[in-house]
Amino acid sequence: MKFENSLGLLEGLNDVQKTAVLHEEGPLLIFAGAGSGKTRVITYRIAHLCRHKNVAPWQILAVTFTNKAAGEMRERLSGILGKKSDDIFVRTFHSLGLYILSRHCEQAGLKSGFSIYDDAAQKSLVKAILKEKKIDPEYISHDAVIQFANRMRDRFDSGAYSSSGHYDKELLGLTDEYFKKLKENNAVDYAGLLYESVKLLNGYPDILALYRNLWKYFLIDEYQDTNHTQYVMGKLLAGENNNLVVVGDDDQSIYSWRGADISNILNFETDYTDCRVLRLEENYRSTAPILKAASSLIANNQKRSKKELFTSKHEGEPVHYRLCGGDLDEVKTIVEKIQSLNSSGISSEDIAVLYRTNAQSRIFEQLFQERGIPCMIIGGFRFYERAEIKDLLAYLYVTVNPSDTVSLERIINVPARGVGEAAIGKLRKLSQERGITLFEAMPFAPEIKGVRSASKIAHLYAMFREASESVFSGTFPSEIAAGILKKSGYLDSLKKNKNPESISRKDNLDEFINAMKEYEEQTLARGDSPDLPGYLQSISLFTDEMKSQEGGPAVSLMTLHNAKGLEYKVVFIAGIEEGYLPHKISMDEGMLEEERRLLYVGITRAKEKLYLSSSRYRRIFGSIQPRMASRFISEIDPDVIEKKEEETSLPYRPDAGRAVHNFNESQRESAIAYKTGERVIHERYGHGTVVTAENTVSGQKITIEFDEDGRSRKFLTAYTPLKKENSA
DNA sequence: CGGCTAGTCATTTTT
DNA sequence: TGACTAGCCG
Repeated sequence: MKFENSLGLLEGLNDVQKTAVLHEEGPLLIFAGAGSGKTRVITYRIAHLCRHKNVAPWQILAVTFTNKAAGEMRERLSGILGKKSDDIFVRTFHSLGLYILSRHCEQAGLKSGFSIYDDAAQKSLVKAILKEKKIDPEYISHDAVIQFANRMRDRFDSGAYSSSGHYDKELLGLTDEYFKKLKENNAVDYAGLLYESVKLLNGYPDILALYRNLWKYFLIDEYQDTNHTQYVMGKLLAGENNNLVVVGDDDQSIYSWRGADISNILNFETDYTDCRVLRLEENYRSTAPILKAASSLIANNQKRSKKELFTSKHEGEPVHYRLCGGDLDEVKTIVEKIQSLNSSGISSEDIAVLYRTNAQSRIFEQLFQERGIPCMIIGGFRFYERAEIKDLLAYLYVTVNPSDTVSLERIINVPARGVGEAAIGKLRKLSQERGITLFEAMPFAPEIKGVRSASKIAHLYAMFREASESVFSGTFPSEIAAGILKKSGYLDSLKKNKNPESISRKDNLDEFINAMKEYEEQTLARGDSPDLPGYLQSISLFTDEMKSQEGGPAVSLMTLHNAKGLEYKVVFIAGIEEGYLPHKISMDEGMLEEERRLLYVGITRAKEKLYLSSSRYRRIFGSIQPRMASRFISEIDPDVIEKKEEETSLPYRPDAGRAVHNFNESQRESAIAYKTGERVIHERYGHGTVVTAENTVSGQKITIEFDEDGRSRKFLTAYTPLKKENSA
């Protein structure tokens, strides 16, 4: 990367790319097909502005959709510009919203240190409202309220709703209540980050002017996935000088369910009148067969601006398609293929497995683990979604934002301190009577009759008071967190339970505290002093994926949505069946095209080898169901695809329950088998006797009755520190 | 109030 | 299949 410094920026670019890089003033729309060197063009253009046009880095604002994309762009920029690139403002839309909101929070009706509610917090607040209002969840579900509240703000037109019917009226009332409660809690949810910040820019010309003067050059990536609120944000910030560059590809629009409006990109030309339009149509990523497969598939979409990607690469093996017997066969085939690719010299980090739904990742994870192939699940179960991390975060949120009742209610009885639903109810009632927050009501708990845990509540209150004072006195966030874990009794309660889960929870908390220390060091290195509110904001939108355990090269597993913007030498797409792709809820005319685009996105991630597959039978909700290959498979040009069909493997008779004999047979050989009646030693529980033993998909599952306490516990032998008594 | 059990219900996709 | 919940009992 270093030599990019000495090379001219235009070297090796095609004519369209050059034009895009050299574009200086005015609106520009770049239709950037998959693999057309989009990131390169974007970063080079920014570099060109900085180097040759005397634009200061801090005058440039670049907005992306995911943290990952933002991180990648920063990295590329620093590869070209070096340290200078640090000042370029590269953010996701949501973090841009947060940045603006936190700087003018009073005008937005928020106090500093406001909380950010993720989906789970949003859900629990809505649920609480429904319960309080005694709404039958059968009549109005919390999902309906959430959907409504989000859609409303995605469109930036809360006033435009006619509440004609009963249902709509009630829905509207509930969303209003939800917004009110958010304010009371001094909190913003994800949709609110966008909506409130745009409302702010819209309503305060002086604030808007501030940012217009700051950011003279504005770039939005993945423009096809912007919703209306984001569109308005772009329009406002671009201002009169209109130095707005948007990049996107209507064929890769896959977020309409989140309010994305494809017409933002399709109407850009008419919307920004003196706009220039460029089309990047040469693909540098994929081999010809892969590209042909992709274009033949997407050609079936009606609603799209016609374009055809081309490549100068002509060689390349065909796209492989395999119709497998059952889902386990499919996974096995893929894993074995990966092993053979590995031994032919292709590193795991160049390989990705893609699927439609998160739930599909599990069987892959299992088999990868069994075979000892390192893998990482991108976007699936995130570190910050773990219960213990969320608990600690809730403690920290209450510390800086005592109005945050959602967080307070989350941890008021975690660890268990005898504060049940009844006690909380009484406390809540008192807070309502006196017009104070739940937090402020805590010290009055001893005055309420029948609250036995009053002293504990008062004690917790004192702990929070002490913690918030230490925030002011400049105590480091990591110290505050460590103090809370200790004084709240959280650590003690984990230590009491010696099960493996508690140990891993403790480890996660340690890791979290370490990350805080890292943040503190970095902040200090920049010459700032770290504080808790700042820390919470910096991580609130950051969702780290689980790290590969070994740290070495690992196969990436992710949903098709998560794969956008990435590329791999080898790509597997699994479960291409009716019901998944298209997904069963997206079968109707309107949504079918988006499903097709989703597969298109997946296919175009592949550089050299592409393996598609589906299964004849699949276990869904525990029962085995027959499946059909996706219609999309037959839409791919037969000239570039090589199809193989497997026999239905016998174990998968429809409705045959759990008859997976041959699989278990192969397992039995690999694992150390324990027999019923056998004496064993467990690392933690000591001596015991095996009372049951059965073979499952994830290995041998045994029940041991322990001498020490006479209790029986169940284990998977593969994950248990266990040995036979006589082998010791 | 808290821990356990049995029964229910679920899976799009993400910031 | 397995995660979550309501409801029961200690």
